[in-house]
Amino acid sequence: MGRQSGCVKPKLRKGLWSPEEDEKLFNHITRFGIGCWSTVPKLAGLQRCGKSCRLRWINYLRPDLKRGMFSQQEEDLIISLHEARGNRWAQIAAQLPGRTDNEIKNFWNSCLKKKLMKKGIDPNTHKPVIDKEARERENSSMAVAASSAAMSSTIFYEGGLNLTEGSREQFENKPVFDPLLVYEFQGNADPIGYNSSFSAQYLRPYSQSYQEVNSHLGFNSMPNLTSFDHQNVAETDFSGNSTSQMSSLLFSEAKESSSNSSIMNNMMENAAFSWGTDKFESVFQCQNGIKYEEMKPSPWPEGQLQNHNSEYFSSYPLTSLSEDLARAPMDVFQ
DNA sequence: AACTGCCCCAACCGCATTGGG
DNA sequence: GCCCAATGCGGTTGGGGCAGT
Repeated sequence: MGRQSGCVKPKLRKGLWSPEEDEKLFNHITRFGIGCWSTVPKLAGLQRCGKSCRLRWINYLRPDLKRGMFSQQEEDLIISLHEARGNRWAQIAAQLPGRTDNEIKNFWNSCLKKKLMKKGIDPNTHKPVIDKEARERENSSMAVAASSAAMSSTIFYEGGLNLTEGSREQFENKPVFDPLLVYEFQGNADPIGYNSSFSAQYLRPYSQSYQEVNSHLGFNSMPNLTSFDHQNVAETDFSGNSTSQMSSLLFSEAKESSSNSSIMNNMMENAAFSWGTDKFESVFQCQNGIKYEEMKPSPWPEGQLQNHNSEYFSSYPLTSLSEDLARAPMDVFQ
């Protein structure tokens, strides 16, 4: 077997995270930023492994996460990206701001696969199932032919005779079914036709994000993961910037900011989080009380993207690879 | 009400990759 | 080049919720 998981040490907690643990982790990250995950549990006073902390932050605590159901546009984008890239969930997630690879993976496995199958599309090949069935029919008829030919040959050989020309041809010339060859990887530069997928509005505005986090991470009870802003997402205007432009802009700025962790540190300085509705805002403020987005000119048209917090959180060195991949043209993956 | 089966999804596990010494 | 720890990623699991009986 491979290397032991980072979570095998005795006395480490596993399973669902308690509100107290979330609070500790969130406080720690907002105060000190993301450094070495392996040291986070100790410094934050958690009985968890660093790996578990990292996952919790990425998949749940990050303030830039977009919760709630997937919009139709997101669905379509996921399907198209999956067709082009397969189960590269991290790469797919890089094209969907605010969504995690885990979330997309779960959504794919629980919903999209079934939807595609209902439509008669093979979720693995993204081709109509009818083709597959036809191939299977052909394959089975080939198998019958092959076995009958084999039987014939046995009989012939037992009788000391050669195969007849016809039966030999049938036996030898039938294509051998190879599922690996049947699978055709169907990428192209813009396989989706989604070059007009996202607008900057796709990201939640600051105020909404703030309210949601406040109301859902109050930690009197565990946060509600399913009742976030589906409506907002569904009503999003997708007619704006192209996906690639959007991603490029987002992630180039992300990289900029991630290369300068002092930005995050500034933002987070003195931002201890009490999990009360009145204190959470401190996370998004500098020590002088000015919201971060007020300090940095926005590259976006006014009102389109107010939530710099999200960007800076997401830019926070989480997945540099994803960032690079997000900037790369689609055909890199083919 | 109690039981069962199914579905969803948060979290874990194992492996690959990366980077520092 | 090798070793090892940290990190990232994709597959899998298991528990909670819910519908059906």
